[in-house]
This record gives sequence, C-alpha cells and structure tokens, in this order.
Amino acid sequence: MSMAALETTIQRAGATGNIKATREDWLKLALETLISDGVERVRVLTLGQKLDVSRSSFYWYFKSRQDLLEQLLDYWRQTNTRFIVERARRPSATVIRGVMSIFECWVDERLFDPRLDFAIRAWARRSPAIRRALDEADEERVNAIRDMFMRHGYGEEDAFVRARILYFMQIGYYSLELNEPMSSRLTHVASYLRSFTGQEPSAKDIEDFSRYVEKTLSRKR
Amino acid sequence: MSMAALETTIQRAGATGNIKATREDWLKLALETLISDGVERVRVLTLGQKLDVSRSSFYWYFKSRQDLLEQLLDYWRQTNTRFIVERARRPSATVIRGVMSIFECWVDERLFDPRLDFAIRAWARRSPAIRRALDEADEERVNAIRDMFMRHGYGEEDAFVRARILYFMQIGYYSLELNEPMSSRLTHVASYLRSFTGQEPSAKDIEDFSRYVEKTLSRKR
DNA sequence: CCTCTACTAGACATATGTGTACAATACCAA
DNA sequence: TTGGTATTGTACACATATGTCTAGTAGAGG
Repeated sequence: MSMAALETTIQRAGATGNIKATREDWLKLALETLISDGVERVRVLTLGQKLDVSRSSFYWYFKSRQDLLEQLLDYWRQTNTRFIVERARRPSATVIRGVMSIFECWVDERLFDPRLDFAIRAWARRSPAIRRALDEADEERVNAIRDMFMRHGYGEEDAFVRARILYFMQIGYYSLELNEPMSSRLTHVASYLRSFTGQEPSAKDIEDFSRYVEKTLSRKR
Repeated sequence: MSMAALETTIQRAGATGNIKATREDWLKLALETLISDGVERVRVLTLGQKLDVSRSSFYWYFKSRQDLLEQLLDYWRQTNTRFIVERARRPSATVIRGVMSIFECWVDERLFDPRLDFAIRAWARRSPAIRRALDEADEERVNAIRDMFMRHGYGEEDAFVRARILYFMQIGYYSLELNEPMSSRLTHVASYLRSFTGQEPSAKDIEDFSRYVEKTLSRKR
C-alpha cells in the first residue's frame, strides 16, 4: 500500500458515514488543477467527475466554488512566501551563505512551488483581491531578501537592487518553464552567487550547496 | 474625429454590404481580451456582446473560435519576438550600447508587449502547441542576445549566461506587474547596465538612453 | 440490530457557452 | 429600380457549468 493510500485510509477510519471523497481529496485535486490548468479550470463538476463522486457532495464540504477558491489562496499564502522569508532571515556567516539559504527554496519544491506561484499570478490579472494578496507577498519576499543583504553590510539602495535582481531573475526563470535537469542548473551556481553578491564563492560553499541539493533530491516525495 | 475612428471609417468605406463590426474589430477586441483576461475569456458570445453584434457575424469572418485563437497566436509570433531579435542584431559600438538597444524593447510597448507575452505563457501551460511556439520564441530571443554579447568579445558560455540573466530578469520584472513610473525605472538603468555587461556605462550612454525614452513616451499611441 | 449521522445520488432550475440554418437587410452597381 | 452580395439577426440544438432540494445509504455506537 502506498503512503498516499495509507493516509487516505487513516483519514477515513476517523470518519463515520458513507464517505467516497474526503474534504482533503477535493482540496488536493483543486490545488493540482489550479497549478496545472489555472483557476478557470477549477470547476465543481469536473473535480467531481475526476473523484467519481456527485457534485452535491462538494456542497457538503464547501459553501460554494468561491469558498473553495478562497481556501486555495489561503494555502498559497501559508506556504510559498513563508519559507522564503524564513530562509532569508536565517543567520548566515557570509552573504554567499545567506544567498545560498534562499537558493534552497529554488531547488526544493516543498519550500517554494513555482507553478503554484505562476497560477496565482495569472489569477491576479483578473481579480483585484488576488492582485492585492500577491503584491503583499512579492513585497514581503523582496524586503526579506533586502534585509539579508543589509545585515551583511550592503547599503539600503544597493541591497534593494540586489534583492530585486535575485528575486526577479528567479521568477523569470520559472516563467519560462525550462525543465532543465538539476545537474545543468548546478553548473551555474557559482556564477549566480558571484553576480548576486559581487563576491567570490569558496570551493567549500559550492561543495556544501551541491551536497544539500543531493540530499534534498534523494528524499523527494 | 480620432485616429482610430478615422481608420475605421476608411476601412468601412472599402466594404460593400451591411457592416457593423469588421474582421479587424473582432481581432482587436479578442487580442485585448486575451491580454487582460487570458484565453479562457476570449469567447465568441462575450466579444459579440461588447461589439453589439450578433454571434453569427463572427462565423462569417472566422471558421470557429479555434480559428480566431490561432490568428491571435500568429499576431504574437509576428510582433513580440521580432523586435527583440532585430534590436539585438543591430550593430553597436560597445556592449553597453548593444544592451541599450535591447532595453529599448523594455520601455516601448510597441516593440514588446509584456502583457501579451504573459498571456501566451499562461496559455502555454495547457496547450502543447502553444508551449512549443513559446519555447521556440524564448530560445530565439536568448540566442540573439547571446550573439550580441559574443560580437563584443564575450566567450560563448559567459555570453549565454549574461543573455539569460538579462532576459530572465526582465520576464520576471514583468511577471510582477509593478506598474512603476518610467522615472523610477530609469534611476536604475546605470546599475543594470553595469551588472549585465560588467562594464561601466558613460554619462553620455545614460543621457542618450534617457533622451530616447523621453522621445518614445512623448509620441506614444 | 437498530438508529443516528455524515455523507452521496439524482432531479430540477438556471446561466452561459459553441456552432448551424436560414431569413432579413443594407449598400453598391448596373 | 432592381438585383446581387456581403453582412447580420433570430431561432434552434446541444454541451457544460453552478447551486438547491430531497430521498437515500453505509457504517460506527449504543
């Protein structure tokens, strides 16, 4: 039995009645649909068909489609921004190490899911409420990175510009959806660290980062 | 009478029958809708309502909704990539001037429309055909920028990385939709030129670029 | 075993979308 | 003025979406 199936069983053991799809099943599928297809495709009917469950079940767990969408936004709020800010605030011996901390988010999708972020960006184009939430998140992220640079002695203006370059460049990278293997991406790490900090990374810096990435990939999912 | 209204009159004078909405009216509105709301919202019914015309007129000009969408993609293909490549190929005395040529696309929406590009990116997530077209465009753009760096003596690997940084950073900037006034953006031009080329821009470089931007903004639309 | 409860199915009402068939209309030219 | 042609309107058929109401049903606990 797979982990996912096991979890589902555990969830269902706690429940009492005639359950085919749990609230979590609906939420998880909705999230996957948001990520891969965009909000427009998050539809009660379609989700129900995929879960092999009548639409009316949906209305037991959720007030309406809008209710579901709001919970998807909450999920994004509580995940994607939090880890970037946390990593940026983490104490570091050098700027290089500080930037490396943030880089961890770019190589570990459990810390930052670029496809979810993109889906929210597309959503924000048509919804002022989402737009506001996204602007707040972007500002919070850039500010956290800027503060990291400032802690390492960069002036406020310089730190701000460097934070922007680091963050914008990464968002742009994700926008292209290149699907490069991690090995190719790693070959550029030294160049990026040099550009972003203006300082030369040591061999040990690069080595430690490679080791971190390897460890992360091995215990993936 | 406005320019747009005049053009419309001229167009209509050439036509013969009972015309309320021209083929160009449909295309233009569809493009605007694609840009501001995404493909999903480009709908025959909705467009017809906005043009105050029955849906059946649409089927006179276009075979189907799919037909219209393909023409929107063609429009994007023939505009957004062309000018970047053209500017990147343009002969330049220094790298700084070369990068400045490309920067012209980032400040003049007639050369590159970031919102259209973003709409195509969102579209590509659900359509393999669009995905292919977009990958080709991204590669063509990066290669053109890389070649520009190589013409100014950068090694192939270095030129490639610099091209990516320049391009990714700009796509990321547009993804955030910051809506900064041009004056704020201009204050960072010297820093960007320095980062992207590794060389110091002259006072005249900055001055010339500011003048170009001013000229561009004044004759806008 | 029986009942309560948490969930599910199916029918209904309504809205919005695509695409087709054919009649109606307005303008130009003969 | 008369007719042809290019465009548009109306009506129809069908698909897909949301949300509500009501009658079930499966399984845990008494």
